[in-house]
Amino acid sequence: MSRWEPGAADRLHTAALELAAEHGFAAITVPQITARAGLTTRTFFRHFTDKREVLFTGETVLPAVMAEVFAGAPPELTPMEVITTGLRDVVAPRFEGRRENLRLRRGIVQSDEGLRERELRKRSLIAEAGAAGFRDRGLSDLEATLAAQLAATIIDTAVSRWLDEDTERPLADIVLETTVALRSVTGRP
Amino acid sequence: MSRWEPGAADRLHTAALELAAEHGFAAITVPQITARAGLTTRTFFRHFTDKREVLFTGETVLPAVMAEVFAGAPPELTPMEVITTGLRDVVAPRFEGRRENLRLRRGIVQSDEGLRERELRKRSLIAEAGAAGFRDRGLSDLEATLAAQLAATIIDTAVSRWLDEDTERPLADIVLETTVALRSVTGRP
DNA sequence: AGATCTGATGACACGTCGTGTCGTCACTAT
DNA sequence: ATAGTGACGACACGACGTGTCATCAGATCT
Repeated sequence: MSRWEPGAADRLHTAALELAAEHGFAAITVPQITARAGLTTRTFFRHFTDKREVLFTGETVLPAVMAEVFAGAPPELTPMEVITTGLRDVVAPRFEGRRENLRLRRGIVQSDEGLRERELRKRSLIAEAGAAGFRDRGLSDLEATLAAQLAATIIDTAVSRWLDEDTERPLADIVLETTVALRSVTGRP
Repeated sequence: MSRWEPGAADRLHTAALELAAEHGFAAITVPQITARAGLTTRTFFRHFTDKREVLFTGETVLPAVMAEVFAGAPPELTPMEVITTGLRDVVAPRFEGRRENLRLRRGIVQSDEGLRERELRKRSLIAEAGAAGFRDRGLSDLEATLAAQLAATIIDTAVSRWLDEDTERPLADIVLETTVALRSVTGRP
């Protein structure tokens, strides 16, 4: 038998989520989190560089998702087609069925300035990875940057509205609605 | 004569900029900054909520700039026209002549993770203010959000490229070039 | 002119964050 | 068996950020 219970990072993540939901992220301390997880403060900072980081563990799948988006996009697709099909076929399915969990997490993130900022960095990471993918498809630096920013804007906006709605409308529908609204803003094609 | 030298916030800003340029933002401490400015640590946190905030004092003009953009936009303009004319006539002129200062500041910001994150929040504030302006012009919530995100993307991208270039090309030119590239990504109008 | 108010600053204490360093001990490989 | 390896505990410590009270120049009031 092992000296310690396994899954230390997971336990810290769960403990932090529960405590933050109850008391607010700013009000809880790292020692509180580690106490609930049965660990010490020092161990927390071995798993996470930062108090906030414990709520952003899901980011590890980001590169894989991004790779899947570009792997599934035939070379003849336009950038906007890559975005729309990628969000519909690869990204949106990963959100389905997790609405309540995501809502809880969003509530915590939105209630804390530091966490909101960290969430913006996540958006930035997505855009950076997307820009790299578009450059690999032959787009210029400028176009790749803009395409990736568009994609980040669409998915962010769509997910936000999806979580706001009371209906069970699929995220893919809202993504489509968002791209339509975007076209009406940029001008008729 | 007064008990203290005036312009405490300005002195702190200057001191922080100089020290950060020389040693890196992470390596300097608040006591170091306040010592150079002839103040105490406690006073620093009376002027700035956060160590990083001392490098973001220029944000106070943001609401005024945003108001000017929308005040100068006739109601018949499309959202994209509001963005292009606003950036060209109101925003870009505010950057001209400050290239070297902005480059220095950008070097500091880009070299520190915390400052990069704070810079993302600035972008978010711009987008939020822009969305409010577009809503006031009668756009739907969704369209207003997307239009503002577009504007933030364009100005961010354009300024970044403007600072990268060796030529003295005016920012307004690069803004135009960016909007053209954006159209080539979204599809022909 | 003298008393009073105001507001920026100094001085001090303190809790939390995040890191450096070293020791401990189950597990693994040779 | 013996020697790693790697995750965790224990401890110290510097830096960040806040609460609280005292101080004192300048403005306001009487």
